[in-house]
Amino acid sequence: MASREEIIAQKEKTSLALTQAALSLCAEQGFASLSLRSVARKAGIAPTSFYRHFRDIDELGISMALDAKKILDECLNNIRQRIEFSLAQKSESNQDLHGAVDAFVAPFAEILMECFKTHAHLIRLFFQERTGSSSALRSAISNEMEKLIGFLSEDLARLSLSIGRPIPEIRPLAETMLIIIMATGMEKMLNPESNDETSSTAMKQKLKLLFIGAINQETPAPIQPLQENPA
Amino acid sequence: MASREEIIAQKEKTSLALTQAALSLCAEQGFASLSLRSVARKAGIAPTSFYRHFRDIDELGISMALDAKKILDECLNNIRQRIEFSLAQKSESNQDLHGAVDAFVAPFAEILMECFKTHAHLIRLFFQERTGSSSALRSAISNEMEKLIGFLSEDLARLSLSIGRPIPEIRPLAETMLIIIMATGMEKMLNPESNDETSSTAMKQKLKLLFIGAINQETPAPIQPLQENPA
DNA sequence: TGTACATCAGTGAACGCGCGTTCACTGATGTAC
DNA sequence: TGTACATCAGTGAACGCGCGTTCACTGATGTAC
Repeated sequence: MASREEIIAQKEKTSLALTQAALSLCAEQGFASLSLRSVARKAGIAPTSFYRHFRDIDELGISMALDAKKILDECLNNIRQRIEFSLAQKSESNQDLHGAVDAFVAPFAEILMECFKTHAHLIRLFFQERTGSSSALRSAISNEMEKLIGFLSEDLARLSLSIGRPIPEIRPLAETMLIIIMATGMEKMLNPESNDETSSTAMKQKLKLLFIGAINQETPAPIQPLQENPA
Repeated sequence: MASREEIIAQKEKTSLALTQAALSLCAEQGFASLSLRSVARKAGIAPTSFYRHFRDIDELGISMALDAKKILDECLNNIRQRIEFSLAQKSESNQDLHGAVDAFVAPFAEILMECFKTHAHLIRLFFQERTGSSSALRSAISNEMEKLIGFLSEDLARLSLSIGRPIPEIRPLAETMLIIIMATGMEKMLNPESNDETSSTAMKQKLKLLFIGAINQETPAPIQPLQENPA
């Protein structure tokens, strides 16, 4: 019955079952508490069969991290498309900086929060284990994270062009952006019942704060003292 | 020989040994991988004696989180003192905003990075398990974190007074500040061999970016287009 | 076409190990009378 | 002062359990000749 190709497809299917089992267990008890046996049990295969797919739990973890990275990449590509569309529209009708920053920030917040909701377990794993206890997993994630920062840096360079202003120190800006994205995302994933709109707005607000700072960094407005002592 | 008081002191000493054993094991393998037996072994007591001090590993974890919080509190108090000193000095000699922000940001970066170095294990536990898998530990840490945000908010209100400018939305600003502090700290703790100066500078840079944004949020400078197409 | 062999996902028995927890105990101290 | 009892940190034996890993095996498929 089963042809060679069907066998390969079956193996792929079992690998996927393992990954998904691991993911759902991760969500309950954390990656560090995963056991090979529990994952195999949940995937419906014998513990010994695990070894046909992964050398050990760490290798499975790395595979999941790469899955997460792929999803984030897609997400960032969608964002990039929408930003270009938004900025093109804005530049005709609206010249002010706030408008441009909003047009830049909104797609990030909205698309990412949606993505975090859809792939909560996977993304949480990716963010959490970035500083987790498995050094193999940590370095795999760091590696991918570095690429994300590069991607964001490109976006920022385009923003700079689009608003016709230099943005100095793009790299630390991209890093901080990612930090905010991660933190807001984790918050939301830990409280899934919290309001989606609120989370998204919070992310926008924080990112905006940051961008206004980045843009104004070189040309601070002078101090205009208010009343410090109304006396 | 041993009086009642000496016995109590001895118990205290054993509890401390347990805490420190747990801490050093955490650093190697993460909180989730701690076992009661391994902690007791490292502390030099019988596994069964563990129960004389903590109900279970989670309770020990919470105790460590509170220790970490105490250290962070002390740290923030030191920072507050130094900021007041710095701002008082600056306001006489230097009126520009950048100077004020620097005077605000520098104590944070310098004192905190020093603290992260001295209490790396404890602080890392605090930050890592904030989003970790033990919900008891998570909520204990969230609770303390909320207090930290309150403390930072006070500092920001004072900064606002001191520079004679309103800072709108202090709360998200404080949150983002904490996010940056945590992320930079974790980075440093994961790479202890990295340059101290560099880490501290990176934190300053990012915080500054953020504050400039917060201060300029209401009064954006107008766009001054550069050449977008040199053609 | 038939035969012998290779490949490989999945299996079940078995191993030794570290785990959390229970239990009854020790031995030092404090307290009541 | 002596006696009986309570408290309590720490102990060692014992329990049942889930773990990771090994091993030899099955049975389906593909390949060489």
